Amino acid sequence: MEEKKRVTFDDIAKYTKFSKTTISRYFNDPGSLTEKSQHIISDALEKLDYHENRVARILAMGKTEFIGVIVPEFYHRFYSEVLNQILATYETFGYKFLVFIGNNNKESERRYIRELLSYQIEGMIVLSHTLSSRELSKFPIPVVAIEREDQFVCSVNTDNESGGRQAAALLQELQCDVLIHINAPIDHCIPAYDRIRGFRDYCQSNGLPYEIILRELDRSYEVDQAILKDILGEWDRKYAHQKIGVFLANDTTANTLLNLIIRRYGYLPKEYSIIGFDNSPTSREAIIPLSTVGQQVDRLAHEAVRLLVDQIKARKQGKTLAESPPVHKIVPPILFRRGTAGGMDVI
Amino acid sequence: MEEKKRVTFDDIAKYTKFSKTTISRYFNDPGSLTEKSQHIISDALEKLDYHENRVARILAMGKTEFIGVIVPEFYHRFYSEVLNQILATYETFGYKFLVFIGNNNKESERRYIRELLSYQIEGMIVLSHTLSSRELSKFPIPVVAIEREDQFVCSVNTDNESGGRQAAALLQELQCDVLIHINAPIDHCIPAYDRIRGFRDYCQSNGLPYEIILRELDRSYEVDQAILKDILGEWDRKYAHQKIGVFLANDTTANTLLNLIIRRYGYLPKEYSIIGFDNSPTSREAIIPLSTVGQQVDRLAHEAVRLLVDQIKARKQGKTLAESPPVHKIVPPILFRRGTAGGMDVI
DNA sequence: TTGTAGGCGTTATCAA
DNA sequence: TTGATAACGCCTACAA
Repeated sequence: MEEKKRVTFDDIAKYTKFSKTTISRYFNDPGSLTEKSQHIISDALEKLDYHENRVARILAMGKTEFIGVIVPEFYHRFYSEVLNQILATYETFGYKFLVFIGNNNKESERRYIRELLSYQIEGMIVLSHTLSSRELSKFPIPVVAIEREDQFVCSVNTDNESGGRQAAALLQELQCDVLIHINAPIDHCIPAYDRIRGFRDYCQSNGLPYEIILRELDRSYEVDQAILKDILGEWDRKYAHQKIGVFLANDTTANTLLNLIIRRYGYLPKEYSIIGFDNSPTSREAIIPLSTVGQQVDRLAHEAVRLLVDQIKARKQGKTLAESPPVHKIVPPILFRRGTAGGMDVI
Repeated sequence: MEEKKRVTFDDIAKYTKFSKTTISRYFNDPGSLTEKSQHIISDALEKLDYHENRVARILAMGKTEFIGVIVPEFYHRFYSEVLNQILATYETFGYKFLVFIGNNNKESERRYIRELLSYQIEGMIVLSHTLSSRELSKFPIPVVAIEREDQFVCSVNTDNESGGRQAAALLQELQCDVLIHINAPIDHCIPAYDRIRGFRDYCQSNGLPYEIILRELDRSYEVDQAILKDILGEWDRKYAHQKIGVFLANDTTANTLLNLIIRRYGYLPKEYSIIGFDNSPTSREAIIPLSTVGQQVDRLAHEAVRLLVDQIKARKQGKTLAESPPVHKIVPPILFRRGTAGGMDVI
C-alpha cells in the first residue's frame, strides 16, 4: 500500500479524459489549452499526487541540465571557493552539478568522464590539470577550463600576468631592496605561469633586483613549511639587513611563510613584505591579514558557467559543424593591501 | 557528417545479425552468450564506436546511482573536507554525487530536492541544518544526516559529548584555573550541542570552575573577531592572572581567538590554553598549531555513504514497508595535543 | 543460447 | 484546441 505505483501522464489522462499529449502540453505549452482544461488537469495533478519524471523527458529530448565539474583537490581553498560559486549559479541557470575530485589520477578521471557522458551530461567545467586540453576537446560536449592549460578548449582565467606585475609594483612602492617570487616549477602553458612572467617582466623593465625561486610546493603544510624554512635560512646569509619583498604563488604558501617569520620574531619585521595570491579566506584569517592578489572567484565561476551554457545552447541550434576556435575569457585580479604589505591595518 | 546519429543496440544488432536482446545480455550477463558471440559483439562495438546511454537504462530499471549531497556552506572547512571524503567514495561504491550548497535558504533547498527527486536520485546525504529531519524523512528516498539534527532520519555523528569531555580533561590536566567553552547558542537537538554538554558535565562532576559562553559566532571572520575581542576584554577583568583554558566550538573560531592573543602578546602566554574542534586544515595551518578535538572526517563520510547505500539496497529488496527506526552511527573523536594546549611542538 | 514483444514516462509529428 | 501514434534506448518476461 505504501508501494503505490507512480502516477504518470497516462493516469492523469485517464482520470481527466484527456490524452497523454494534452497532459504533456499542459506542462510545456499551457497557453494552448483552454483555461478550463488547465484547471481540470491541475486539479487532477493535485488529487493524484503527480510527480514528474525527468528521466523520461531526457530520453525523449536528450537534454539533462547536468554539468560535470572536475576539481583537483581541496587543499587550496581556491578550489572549494570556485566550486562554491559554481554551485551558486544553480539559481541563475538551473543546471545541476555532478562533482568529482580527481586527485590527479588520469585513469580515474577518464573513467568518471566516460560515465558522465553516458548520463548525457551537457557540459563540463574542468579545474583539474590531469587531462590535456587536447584530450578534453575531443569529448562530444562543450568544456570550459578554469585556471588551467586551455589551448584547445574554452576557458576563464584570471589575468595572472597583471597580478604578477601588480605584486611587483607594490613591492617596489614599498622600496624593497630585493623582490622575490616563490612558486612551484609549473609549466609555461598553464595560466598561473603568467604570475611568474608578469613579476619577472616588471622587475626587469624597471631595473629592480629580483629572484625567482621554484620549489616543489603545494604538497602539504608540513612539507611546504620545511621548504620555506630552508629558503628563509638562505636569505639570512644572502640578504642580511636588506628589505625583502616576497610574492608567493598562493595564500596558503604565503600563510606558511608568514607563520614561520612570526614564530621567529613574534612580529613581522619591517624587513619583510609578503604578498599572496587568490584572496582566499586563508589570507584574511592569517595571523596578520595577508596582502594578496585576489582572484575574483565569483566572476570566474559565473563566467565559466555562462560560457558553458552559451556553448550548450549554440550546440542545440546545430552549430556543431563550425569548429569555432576556443574562447578565452580574462578576469582582472584585484590587489588587496593588508597587513603584510602596504596595508593600513596594524597588528 | 560530424553529426552522425548515435549508435544504439539496434545498430549493433543489425550489424551483428543478433537481436537487441542479445546485445543487452552481452552487457548484463555475458556468460549466457557463446564466446564467439561475445567476440562478434565486442568487435562490432569497437567498429561502430558504441557509447552506452544510461538514461535509457534508468528509465527501464528506475535506478540512477545518483546521490544528492546538501552542504550548508564552505566557510568552515569541515564541510569541504566532508564533501571531499564523500566524493572520494566514488571509487568504492560507484555512486555519483549531485552537490548543492543550501546557504540556509529553505525554499531553495526544497526546490532543489524536488528537482533531484524528479531525476530519480536514489538517496541524499544532508549536512545542512535548514530542513527538519521530520521533513527529510518524508521524502521517498533514504536520507542520511551528518552532524545535524537527526531524530527521524539515519545519521552519522561524531561522539561530541566525548569530545567535550576530552577537551575539559586536557584543560584540567594542564591545571587551568578556569575552564571556558565558547560556542554559538545552538539547539539542544543538534549533535554539536553535546560538545557543550560533555564539557559542562565533566567540569561539574570534577568540581572544576567553568564558564560557558554562547555568542552568535560563525558569521564571518571579522564578526567573530569582534565578538572574541570583547570576550578577551572581559577576561582581563574577570580572570586577571588566572590560567584560562578555552575550548572552542570549531577550529575556525579557535584560530581567530589565537590570532587575537598572539597579536597582543607576540606569543601565546602561559596563561592561555586553547583547544579547537574538527582538526580541519585550519588547525594545522594556524600560527601555532592548534590543539583540537578531531573529527574523523573520512570515517564520517565513508560511514554515511555506506549507510545510505545499504538503505538503498534494502529498499530494492522490497523492505519498504517495515518502517525500521533510523540508525544513528557514532564515530569517536581524536584529541590532538598541539602547540596551543599540552602539545610537544614548541614555536 | 537466442529471439519476440511489450514496457519504462516523456516528447514530437501529424492529423483532426 | 485536442488526439493517435511513433519515437527515445534499454530491460525483461516469455518463447523458441
